[in-house]
Amino acid sequence: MKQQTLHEIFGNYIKQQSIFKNKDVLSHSYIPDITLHRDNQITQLASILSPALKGNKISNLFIYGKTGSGKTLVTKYVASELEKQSNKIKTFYLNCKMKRVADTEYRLIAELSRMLGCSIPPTGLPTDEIYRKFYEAIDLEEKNIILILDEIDALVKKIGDDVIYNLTRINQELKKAKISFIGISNDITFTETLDPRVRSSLSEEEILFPPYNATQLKDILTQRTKEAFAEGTLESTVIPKCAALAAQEHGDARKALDLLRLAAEIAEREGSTKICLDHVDKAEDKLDTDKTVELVKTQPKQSLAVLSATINLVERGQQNIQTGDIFEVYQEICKRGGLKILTQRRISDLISEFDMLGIINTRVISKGRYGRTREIRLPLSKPLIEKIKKVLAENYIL
DNA sequence: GTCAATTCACATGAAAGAGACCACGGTCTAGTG
DNA sequence: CTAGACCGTGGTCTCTTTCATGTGAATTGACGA
Repeated sequence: MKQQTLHEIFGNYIKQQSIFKNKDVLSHSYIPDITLHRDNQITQLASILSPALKGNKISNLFIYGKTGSGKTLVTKYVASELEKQSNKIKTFYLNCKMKRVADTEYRLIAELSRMLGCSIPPTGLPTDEIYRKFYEAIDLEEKNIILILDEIDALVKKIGDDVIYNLTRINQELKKAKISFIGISNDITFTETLDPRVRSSLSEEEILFPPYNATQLKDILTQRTKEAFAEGTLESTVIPKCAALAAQEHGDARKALDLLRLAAEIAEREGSTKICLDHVDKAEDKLDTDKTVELVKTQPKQSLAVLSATINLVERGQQNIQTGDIFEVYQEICKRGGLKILTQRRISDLISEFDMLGIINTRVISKGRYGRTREIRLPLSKPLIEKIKKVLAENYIL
């Protein structure tokens, strides 16, 4: 019986004509031939990088703009075109936000060295040894190396700006090669937090990527849908809707593409041959939920206990939840679950981590005579909370 | 009524410890010719 | 003689604790009008 239905599902799937013509076009990593509405930035970037073609060192460059504004796309594109022009130019791209790649100074340098082709053990060597190997690897040939550090703000937040300072000074030690940096950040205020020395050497040039507006997003989506979908699968209102939703969120092209892809997937799963508004709504819902649930799943037990305490308090209907309240409930949860109880200091950090992840909202408030604390709110919808509770239950914390 | 001092309940920072992981070099051991 | 197992040393990484310092407005209490 069960096998019968499975058979049907697979059978139907094969029979069904796919909505997608080429799904990859909608993925983040896809680089289209023509990047729309970024001519200005491409020209700027190209003119800053072009001295490399004559073997000169280019200025270090700092690029900023919100997520999904095309920074990475444009930079990668221009870099690869540049590389094609001259074999003396090598560009490397590193996303600093990737876990286990740039968590520490050691790992960052080790990863960079690996890109340059030397093999570095994941741990066990002194850091200055790694630096030495890194220098050697760079200076092997007479090359102009351009290092693109994406999400550089995450890097600095984790390990401080010393590394950047060290990196920008490498050139003085190099005999043959030259190295330049392109830092990409979506935090516009980021450079202000840097050490002035680092700031001046890192951002000799700057390029700003403004967010896309709804019309521009529409163009981008239209461009991609031509390749991604078979003709006539889109209802005419779908693209404007996706564009509008993404434009609300600081013009995030990535989100627009995600929405469209997910809407199409949902439509396909429902057996529909057309993508309509309803699918977009569902996609938006799912996009938010999935992101949060996945995030929660990756959290360690202690953090889950803290989250559980928060949900517990919210469901009891308590107003103005404070760090102290959470700590009390958390202790109970630990006792029941046989978990080690961490100090309030640590819990305070865990709470602010959740805040950064956007799972909870916190605000530091001073209540005068009655102290200073964080006021914590849970901005999640009921169904989402239920899903999170399921995750907690799976981890035996509830 | 005004104004400075006090006070609370944490926030935030810095340093340091514990326990995990890993590389490396030296030593030991068993197997081979 | 040699390959592989094993061990000690020295390094990093992550999570955590401990200790110290900071913070901002409600409250308090002294003071003067």
